[in-house]
Amino acid sequence: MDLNPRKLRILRAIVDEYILSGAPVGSKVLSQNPSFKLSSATIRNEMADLEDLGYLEQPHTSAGRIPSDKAYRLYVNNMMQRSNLTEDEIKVMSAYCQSKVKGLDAVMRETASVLSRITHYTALVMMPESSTNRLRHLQLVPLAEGYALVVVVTDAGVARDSVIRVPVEMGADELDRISRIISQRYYNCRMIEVGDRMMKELGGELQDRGTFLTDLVETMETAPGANAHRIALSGANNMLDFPAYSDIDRARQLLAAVEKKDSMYQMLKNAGPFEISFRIGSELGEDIFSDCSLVTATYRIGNMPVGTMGVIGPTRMPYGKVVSVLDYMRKSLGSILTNLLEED
Amino acid sequence: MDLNPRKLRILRAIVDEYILSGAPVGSKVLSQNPSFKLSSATIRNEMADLEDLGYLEQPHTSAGRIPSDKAYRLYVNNMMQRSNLTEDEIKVMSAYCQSKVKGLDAVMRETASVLSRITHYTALVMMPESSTNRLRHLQLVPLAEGYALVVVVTDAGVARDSVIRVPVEMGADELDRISRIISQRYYNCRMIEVGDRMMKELGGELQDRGTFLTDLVETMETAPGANAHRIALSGANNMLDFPAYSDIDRARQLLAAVEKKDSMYQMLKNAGPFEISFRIGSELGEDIFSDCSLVTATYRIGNMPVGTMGVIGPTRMPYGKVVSVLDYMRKSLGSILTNLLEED
DNA sequence: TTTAGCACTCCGTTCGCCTGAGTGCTAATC
DNA sequence: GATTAGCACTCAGGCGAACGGAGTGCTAAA
Repeated sequence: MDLNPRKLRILRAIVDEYILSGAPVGSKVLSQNPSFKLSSATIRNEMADLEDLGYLEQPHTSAGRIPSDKAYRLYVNNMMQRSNLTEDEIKVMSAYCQSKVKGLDAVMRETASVLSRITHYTALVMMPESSTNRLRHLQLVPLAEGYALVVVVTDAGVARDSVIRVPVEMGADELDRISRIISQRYYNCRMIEVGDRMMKELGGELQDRGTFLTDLVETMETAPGANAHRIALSGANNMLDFPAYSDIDRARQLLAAVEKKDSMYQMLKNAGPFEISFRIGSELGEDIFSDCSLVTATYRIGNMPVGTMGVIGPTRMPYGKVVSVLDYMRKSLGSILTNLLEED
Repeated sequence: MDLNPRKLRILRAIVDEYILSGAPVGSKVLSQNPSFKLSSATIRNEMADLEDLGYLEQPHTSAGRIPSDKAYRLYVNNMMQRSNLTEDEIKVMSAYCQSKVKGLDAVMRETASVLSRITHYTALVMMPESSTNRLRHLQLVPLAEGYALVVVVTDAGVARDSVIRVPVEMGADELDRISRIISQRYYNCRMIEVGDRMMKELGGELQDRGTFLTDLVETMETAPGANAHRIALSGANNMLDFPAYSDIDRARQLLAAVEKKDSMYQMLKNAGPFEISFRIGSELGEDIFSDCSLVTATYRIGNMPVGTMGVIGPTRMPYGKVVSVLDYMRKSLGSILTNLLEED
């Protein structure tokens, strides 16, 4: 980068100030900051340079400057420092950690809720999923004639159910027998392998059962992590707080986008396996989110990254604080899950 | 009621017109309607009367009239007629009916989604729950040492899971054994009775297991219908479409209210067991919904009402159409569930 | 290289004006 | 007695002019 230290300092001050105030930053306020011993005119010159270099933008001629996505990128990479959490925040988060364990679903929802309450943004938490998920139990429960409920339990600690057709002549006893066989034979096998093995090893025995085996395997595989593609979402309404979406029309589009959990899932997924990662404005690749940033954190069970949580807010969010919160939460969630689910 | 037939006709015309246009209705447009052979002056007099009686309101002196909640109530009780569904709507809804069966969760989500897409309002669908739900299967799956996942399957066709502590010395075998005993002994028992019976009948056998039995029973009971208090929600962003919420601040409050699924659940629940029921504006008892109406429909499994679905929109929604859609959907959902889950 | 000074730009707000829709009332008509 | 035509009055919403303020770029001096 061709930014001299003074330019860097000024850019950083602008980003900090803009995040704080939300209003375009003028040369005057910066020159009043005692840490700069420069006149506003000098700063104006530097700001003009920074604009030429693509770090700043001007909403209109007689306004101050606002940081560009490029500036935010530089900021989060090199300049940002984590901010300390307030006592209140820590209180909320540690209360959450100690709350009594209820099923995984509830933990995820609660995590999202805490995240959105503390940051005042929209929080997303992906269900844990991992290609190393292992089968704990499979149960086929007969429903109406010709139908059965498939319940799959993995070591990620949650049951996932769906309905499949079964041959009419298969009674409760046989379904139960099959359940027991599969549960025992494939206990602790990785989910990604179970399907293949079942096709090979049980194909003969069940060959006169029509598509039953195929259907069953497909059902099990479409839920590879037993939780595929499921996310908890909280605080969508916080989106309306920030002025970029005071335009009702945009607000609608945004909410509609957020409601599509599939695409939200993809956004989380795209963040990759980094502990903390940022996607800023245009980097998100969705027009409607061009004024938003997504900060994500990966949580682990034991040492294995199994899921991602994230916060979507305006590009001008206080990254330092958001990072601190996410880091705290990803560790908390990790240890909750690890204690609960680790291989025993 | 002290409304003569002419007043009724006028009131009805006003409601119809206002629902259609969204703008306060003046005497002139009504007098132009050829079905009234009255001058605008006459109609004005009648409108003044209707206002005195509380059926109409005037946003300001020189505006037309809009219907009050009282008028809408009269309208839905006595005047409204169901409107026919368009071909497109029927196409969407019947496609939904024939879609391949996936777990109950998916069916509920899809129902809500179809409802909100067709009505362009916010749709709520309560999971089926019934005090007559019967146990199909119980499975305790060991997790980390001292923890187990409780999976309960009822005839409502869905598994519900949560985690409980178990005595450390109970191994996988014993958990499995207990699962089998409970599943067999209480197969097809009503969920509301299972807890009591377990306490009585298994108390002795498990008395040296600490709070295990109590915990287990509690877990099973907090999910009486296996789906207690769960709802699917779709189209919340549609709320932003109507002008009453073009004020961003109100929009936020509204969305926050909608996000609280508990209170949404209560609103559905409060609707009672009627096939179709209306709650208009102030009748909803929540300030933030004072410009909204909730139309609900109860769906059945077999002959038993097990859940409610509803649509929230502005008080000036086209009730006739919404009712037709809800009626269609409640029957569709009912038959989907009945086919799938009926006692065999 | 930095700074002071100045003319200029442009946004957002405020204010007054005007228009159009709709009313209530009165007096005439059926 | 019910209905209607006519008229004066009211008020919300839209439009444009005027204005103040914040901030800039440029020039010339330090």
